[in-house]
Amino acid sequence: MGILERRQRQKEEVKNDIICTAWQMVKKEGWQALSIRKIADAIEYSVPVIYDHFENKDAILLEFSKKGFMILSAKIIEAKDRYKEPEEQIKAMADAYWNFAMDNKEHYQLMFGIGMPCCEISKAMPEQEKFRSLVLQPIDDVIKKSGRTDINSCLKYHTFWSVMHGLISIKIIGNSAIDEELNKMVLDDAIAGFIKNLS
Amino acid sequence: MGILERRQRQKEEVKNDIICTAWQMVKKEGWQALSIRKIADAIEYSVPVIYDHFENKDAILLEFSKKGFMILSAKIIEAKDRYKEPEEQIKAMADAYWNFAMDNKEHYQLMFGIGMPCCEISKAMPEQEKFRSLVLQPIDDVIKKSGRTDINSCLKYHTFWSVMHGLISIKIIGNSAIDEELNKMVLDDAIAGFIKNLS
DNA sequence: TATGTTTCCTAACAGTGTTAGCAAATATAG
DNA sequence: CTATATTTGCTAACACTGTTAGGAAACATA
Repeated sequence: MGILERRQRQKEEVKNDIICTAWQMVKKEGWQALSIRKIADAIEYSVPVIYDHFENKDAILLEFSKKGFMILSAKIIEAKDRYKEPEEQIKAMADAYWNFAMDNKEHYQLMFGIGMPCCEISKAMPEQEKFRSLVLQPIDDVIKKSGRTDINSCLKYHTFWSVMHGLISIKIIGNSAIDEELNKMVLDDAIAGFIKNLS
Repeated sequence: MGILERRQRQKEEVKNDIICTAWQMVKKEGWQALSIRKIADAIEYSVPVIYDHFENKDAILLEFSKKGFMILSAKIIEAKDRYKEPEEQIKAMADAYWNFAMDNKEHYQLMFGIGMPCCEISKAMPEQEKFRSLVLQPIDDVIKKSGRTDINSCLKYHTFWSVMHGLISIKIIGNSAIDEELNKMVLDDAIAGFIKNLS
């Protein structure tokens, strides 16, 4: 008798409804605006029904995080398969990663836990120009020293910052999922490579 | 008459008390656990008093964010001033940045809006090994191709990811404080440099 | 001593995640 | 077809959250 199966189907329909509604909210107002009650209102069920499908609110957000990684994986595979030479593959994968992040900002934020209510970086960073020039100057020096004119120091400043921030935030988020020692080695390697590429 | 000045002093003492208490909470339980009521309880004042000193909760967190940037600036200047050669300066600045982040995780999280309740990256990333090997393989290929044996592909995998994530998250957080075009150029530059350093 | 200010609290508003307990609808067994 | 058991989905509450209106008490000034 297919009664149980129909019930199962209906139940999953509700779950799907929850996910869709929640996703619309996240897309429209950001992950901070997601609320169980608002979801319940939208799907026209009472609040506790949500908890029949998800253990808690975080579980819903985790769902999106997971989906994000799946989409990203797919995009990267797709990009890689378009090329044969590994150099091209790396470049294509990087582009795919970038495009994924730009096209799926909400996913990306959930995946990597980015974006607090308070902090727009520009508001928090005092004397932005001073900070910038501080880091920029030695970069500029190395470039000048090498006599090269095709290297943009402004570009390199951002590269520097990105490498630093990327490694650190992945370490902080990942909560030592990755070897402690390795992280410092990655930094040293990245900075060494960075300096090398300046001349 | 120093009455007004004493009052001013006392008022700033309370403000200082708020900051100190709030900071202890952030350090002990993370920025998500900070609550106006808990601060009020701790400083033995009623809730609205907090709002005589800060416009809202975010303003308190912003305070820490700002302080974080000040500490970071100081550390970077200090590191830079220890060396004369720009290459050494860059290396020292990178180390200082890294150490700052490790020693001040709470500050760093506030500064760059990292760390949501839900997402520990390891829980969200499905089939971690598959994802890893996907990116690792072309990196390995380039290294093999070059015939070099002194390059650790595992290291390079993390470097790749860091560069990607760093650039993207700064762009997302910074909310286009930085030129739109520039970001893609930085990525291209960083990836080109990355590939170059593999052989 | 009376007036005006500042300080500070109570209490509320409007929301949040989460759960206990109960009523109604449904499916199964006699 | 009725009686029992199960699932389903609700109301209402608990314990929080940020934020603010309004009033009472403490204070300094005239």
